[in-house]
Amino acid sequence: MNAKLEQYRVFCSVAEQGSISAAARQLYLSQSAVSQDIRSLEESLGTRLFTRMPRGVSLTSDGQTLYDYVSRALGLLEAGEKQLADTRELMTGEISIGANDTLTKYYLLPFLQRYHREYPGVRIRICNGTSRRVLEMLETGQVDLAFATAPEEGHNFDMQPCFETHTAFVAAPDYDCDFDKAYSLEELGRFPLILLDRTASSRRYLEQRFLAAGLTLKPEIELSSHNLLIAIARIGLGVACVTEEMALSGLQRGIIRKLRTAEDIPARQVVLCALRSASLSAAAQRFREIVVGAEQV
Amino acid sequence: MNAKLEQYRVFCSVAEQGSISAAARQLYLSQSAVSQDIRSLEESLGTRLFTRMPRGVSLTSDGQTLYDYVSRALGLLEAGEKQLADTRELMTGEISIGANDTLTKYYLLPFLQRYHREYPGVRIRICNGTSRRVLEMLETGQVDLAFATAPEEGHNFDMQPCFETHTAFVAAPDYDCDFDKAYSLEELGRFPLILLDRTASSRRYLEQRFLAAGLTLKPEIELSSHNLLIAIARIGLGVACVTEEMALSGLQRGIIRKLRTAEDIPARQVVLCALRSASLSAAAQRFREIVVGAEQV
DNA sequence: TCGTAGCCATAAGTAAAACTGATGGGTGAT
DNA sequence: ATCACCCATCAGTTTTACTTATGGCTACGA
Repeated sequence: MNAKLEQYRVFCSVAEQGSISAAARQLYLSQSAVSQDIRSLEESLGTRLFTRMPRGVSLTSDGQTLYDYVSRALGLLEAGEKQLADTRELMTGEISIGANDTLTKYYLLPFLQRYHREYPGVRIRICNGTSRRVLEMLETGQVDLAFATAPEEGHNFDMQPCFETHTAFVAAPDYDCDFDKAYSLEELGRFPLILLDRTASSRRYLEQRFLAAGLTLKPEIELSSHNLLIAIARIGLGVACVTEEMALSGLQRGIIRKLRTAEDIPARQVVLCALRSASLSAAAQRFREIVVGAEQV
Repeated sequence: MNAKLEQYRVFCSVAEQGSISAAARQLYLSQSAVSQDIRSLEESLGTRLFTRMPRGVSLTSDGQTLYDYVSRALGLLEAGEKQLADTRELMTGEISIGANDTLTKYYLLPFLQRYHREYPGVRIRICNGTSRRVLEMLETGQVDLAFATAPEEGHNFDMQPCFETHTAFVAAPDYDCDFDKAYSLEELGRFPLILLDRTASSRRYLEQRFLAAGLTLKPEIELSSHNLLIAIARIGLGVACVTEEMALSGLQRGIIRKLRTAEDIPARQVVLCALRSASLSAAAQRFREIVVGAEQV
């Protein structure tokens, strides 16, 4: 019982060829080796598997029984190996990416499109959530990659800078303010502010900046979507604090306008995080290459 | 690609144990060996199968994919080995026996009954046919064992003598003949003879005997079943040539009576034939043992 | 009829693994 | 901090798988 698995491969070949010599040629082994393998297999199974004929060998009924099992088993193993190969060559597989809605829409979309066009066999799963939530998902293995604004405390993530985001204050072009004046943070704080809610990392970042300047932040309106910030600012309800890169289209079309700021608000890094580069799936690795490659051009 | 099959067994154990050390203990190998096996497997498949954790290892998604295949494959192999073991222990399997109707009824039946009682898991197939036909079936592998009257030309069968059959001439007790007289073949030939048809080996044997004595055989009635020989003789239609052993019950009950013969008609051997003893299935071997053992007592 | 060519089995020697034992690094638990 | 447990690595040895060579056998063709 419990034969050497390696011998099953030989067994199958012999059964299919109907000849020990032929199997040996197919396996690039000596006839002797195959003969010994079969004998050893027969001994360990305690039964004759082939009847030796002058013109080759043929399966006994025990051999036939065994072959029915073994050929299926080897088929399964081959299929498994093939699937791994396909996965490695991105013919199949899956990649799950965590990012917040805004990043997905304004930054990730073209990459997703391009990736899908190049590797249509790979299923893409997007998990939306705040930066914090997305990093949690990365830690628990729910996503392969996560886009987030760089966390201060150096998590043991593998981080790859992608691009910078700039904080900007915008208002409707006819809003009652001086677009030529450089406002201080304190002055900005006096406007009716339209902000993202407290779960958003950009909101928390802003509060940090204000706190550092000895100010507190009292928003007029709190929203959960970056889209809405602009929509509300546009109809003149106040000054919205947005991520400039993601408001570009609104700014260019002139539906909102940027206020100048006296203090420089440092840019924030958006990074692509992985748990560990080494254990990334081929699909995830390739995705990261595409994103990073695009940034470095 | 095409990893060493042996390593799959190790892989499975590690996957199930979630630990290289634990797998090593289970497989009675050193931790080092298992570690190397896994590494080698990973290399030959070109992918990471486990993520190494401080408290053991866990499958990567590739590893999980592979495991799904491998565990099923190993299960199949195990099932195959188990079936062979069962067959060897006669828990399952099949045996096919060739014999003519008469032999089956008068000789084989008790063996079949006993065999089936001892090994109810083994299916028994009986193929009826003349001795000649049955030996053909043996040659082409349609039956494992065949009962036949010993063929003159030494086929390359493996033959085991079972018992002797004696040719006897019988008639109804009130038939118009002298039961005390020893008839010569020639005299017997003048009776209206009731014989089996020409395909039966006992008929051919009888013709040989007559031919050897320079006589020809002209049967009054030809039948295809030994049963009918007696039935017809019993109602006084003539003298039937039967196999004595198979007419015993009729003789003992006195419904037919045996004529004495002047010449001795040599007994004929019934033999149990196999293609080759070596390649007999366990089920067939056991059956032969039972039959031969019973004869030798 | 007799080689002859093909098949398989066996033996002995060699090349190639598989495996061990020791060692070191790393991470949680006590 | 120390210990206990895990995995990786290295070097050395045992084990095995494999090869070459040989012999027996059977069927086939000259």
